[in-house]
Amino acid sequence: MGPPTVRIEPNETQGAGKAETILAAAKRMFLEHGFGAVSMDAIARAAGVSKATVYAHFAGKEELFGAVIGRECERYFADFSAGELDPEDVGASLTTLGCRFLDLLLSPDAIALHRLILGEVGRFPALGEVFWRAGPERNLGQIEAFMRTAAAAGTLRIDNPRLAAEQFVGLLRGETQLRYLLRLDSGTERAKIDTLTAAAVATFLSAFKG
Amino acid sequence: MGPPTVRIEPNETQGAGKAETILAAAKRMFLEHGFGAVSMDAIARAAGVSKATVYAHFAGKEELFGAVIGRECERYFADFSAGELDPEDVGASLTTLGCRFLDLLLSPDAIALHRLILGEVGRFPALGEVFWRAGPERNLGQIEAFMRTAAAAGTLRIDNPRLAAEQFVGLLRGETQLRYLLRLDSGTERAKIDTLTAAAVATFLSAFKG
DNA sequence: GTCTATACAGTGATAGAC
DNA sequence: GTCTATCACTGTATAGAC
Repeated sequence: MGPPTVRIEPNETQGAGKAETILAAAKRMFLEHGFGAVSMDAIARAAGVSKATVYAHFAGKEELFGAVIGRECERYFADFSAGELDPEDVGASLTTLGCRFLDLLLSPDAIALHRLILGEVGRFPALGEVFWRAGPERNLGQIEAFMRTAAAAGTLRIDNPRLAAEQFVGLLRGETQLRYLLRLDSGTERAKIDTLTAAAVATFLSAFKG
Repeated sequence: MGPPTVRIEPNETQGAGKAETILAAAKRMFLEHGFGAVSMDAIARAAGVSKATVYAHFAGKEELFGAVIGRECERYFADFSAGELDPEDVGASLTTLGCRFLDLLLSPDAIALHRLILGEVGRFPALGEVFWRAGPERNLGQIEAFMRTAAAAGTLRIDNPRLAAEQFVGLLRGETQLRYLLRLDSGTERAKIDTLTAAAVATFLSAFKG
């Protein structure tokens, strides 16, 4: 009576549920303490399962780590939709893009993820490529696409849309992200994000307005 | 016959020499593999001394780590002298500042140091403050000072010198440093640095030229 | 698949001879 | 101060019962 090609596991709490629980616990631990400082024992305890169960689902600590990171990277820019941008109103569009970018970039999860990846990319070189493509590259592509349409519409004087996108991102970031990564600052209040974005947009428009 | 207040140790090869050797070995190991992945045993072996000797000079792994980082941070911007900048020729001055900044920022040592600090600042919060003051803050202050003099000379239209300095640094950095940190790019050839700097200077001047 | 119990390697740190 | 040898401890991984 069920669908012929797809089988629904009757007890998802026991099968995939455990793996899910382990992944969630591992994510929390890794993001909070880093790779080296977290033991498989601690992950098992945090997930409420035995150590042997963890090893039943993941071949080892490194594989578990990779699974967590890959997952987070995918989630990273999932909610970005470039629909509501207007090439005619570049100020509003850049402000929208900027606020969204900074809101994500400075979020506690993103900061923790950056710390984790940058700290471990020396030991796991593949991490860099995975993260770049899932996060920064995708974001840069969306901003570049807007630069291109604005240049075509004549509302911005841009020769190199890719470079312009990178410079806009640079203006937005400044040293702010570094201060967050170094734990010298925190918080994503709307007023702060708006101020940072406004300054970047003003300078960018002053340089590229047609 | 010697100076009355200062005593020179006769055998600096035995006393401070060993500590120096240990610090050098620890620096190399930490920068290459990170804090968690390096054991005191490995450091002792790399320095050519016994583990007990390491503990005779440094109370523990964390103290040794702190000593290495503090040392590198100090070395970081030691050679920066803001003497040869000319407020009348802002293009040349910004180019000089930009090249020097990128040359340091993208150097293998600086990249490795960034990875190390960002990866461990979660576990050693004091690291963030120490690094910020020794490196980025000092650099930012020098650039800000130039912005102020150029604004006073009327060669740049700048309201907020600090913000302008931070935006200039942001334009220089773009996503380049991130790609280096993620191991997607490397190398500090003069041509590359010059191109990156020229793009940043052009956009900055386009926005702030008086 | 899941658990308890355990083997094993490697870690940070120390004691005692020289 | 420096070394050799060793300590206690933790984390990885597996065996065997259920």
